[in-house]
Amino acid sequence: MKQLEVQNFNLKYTLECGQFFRYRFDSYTGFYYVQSRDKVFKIRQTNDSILEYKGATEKFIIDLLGIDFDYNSMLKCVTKDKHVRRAVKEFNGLRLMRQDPWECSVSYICSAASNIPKIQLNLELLSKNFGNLKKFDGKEFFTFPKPGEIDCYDTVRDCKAGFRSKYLIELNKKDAKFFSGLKKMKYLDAKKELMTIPGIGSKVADCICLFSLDIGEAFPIDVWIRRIMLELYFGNDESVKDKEILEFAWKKWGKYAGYAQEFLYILAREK
DNA sequence: CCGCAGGCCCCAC
DNA sequence: GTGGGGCCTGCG
Repeated sequence: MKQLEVQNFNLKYTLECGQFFRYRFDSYTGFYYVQSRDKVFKIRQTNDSILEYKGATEKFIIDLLGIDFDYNSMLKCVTKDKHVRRAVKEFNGLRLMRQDPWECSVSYICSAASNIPKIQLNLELLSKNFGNLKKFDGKEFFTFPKPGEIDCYDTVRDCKAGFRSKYLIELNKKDAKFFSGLKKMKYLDAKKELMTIPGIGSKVADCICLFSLDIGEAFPIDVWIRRIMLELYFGNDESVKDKEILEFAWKKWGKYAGYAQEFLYILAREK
């Protein structure tokens, strides 16, 4: 077992806030089994500053969990707002992860009109059907398929993807180059490019930008965020358009809008 | 007067 | 959530 010292990091908030789906918690040992790409490792937080892990390199974990992100600069910006400050007080240590863009795109296409347990099921079934068996710590896991490998419509249907199946088949036609290319693009270019794919609209594109492309100004607006933004900043005026909310967020939080979004999101969800 | 871009609503998927 | 059809508006 290896150890890693951290500050301003909370494993539970980071894994369970809704940005990421491929983890299972073992309540007996307190370990989370985390999967990304073809990797699987286990990790737990023993106190505020210590992570114990096995199965991956320190570098991989630091990158995936966003541990090397300059958290204090972000906090300095977003806590100027009293509502975000309140959320930070309660959920300090929540980090944005750096997921694989392809895997993240599959996840968020599955997220349309769905819920977390269902998305987790979809991803597990896709891995089981198109990925490879991988044993770790005496348990069975399946690696995530690569672009091009989710290539059978009927099988995708069997993964309970429903009407999203045809979108996944279309997404699967993009190659690894496409996804690495996205990482080099500016926010609006990446978002526009993503939105050419069927099944990816404004919200899903922003999720992919924020959770896998290191684009901090992305601000995904779902019903929860819309509701709390209207309540906190627009006097509950239902006529306000999402575009207006977006511009407000960019003006207020700039490149940290995505972090502000995450904090407001958990605030909205806990009510 | 007509044709089309753009916004909005609605509902199947 | 997204896409696409229907419908209305504004402008050339």
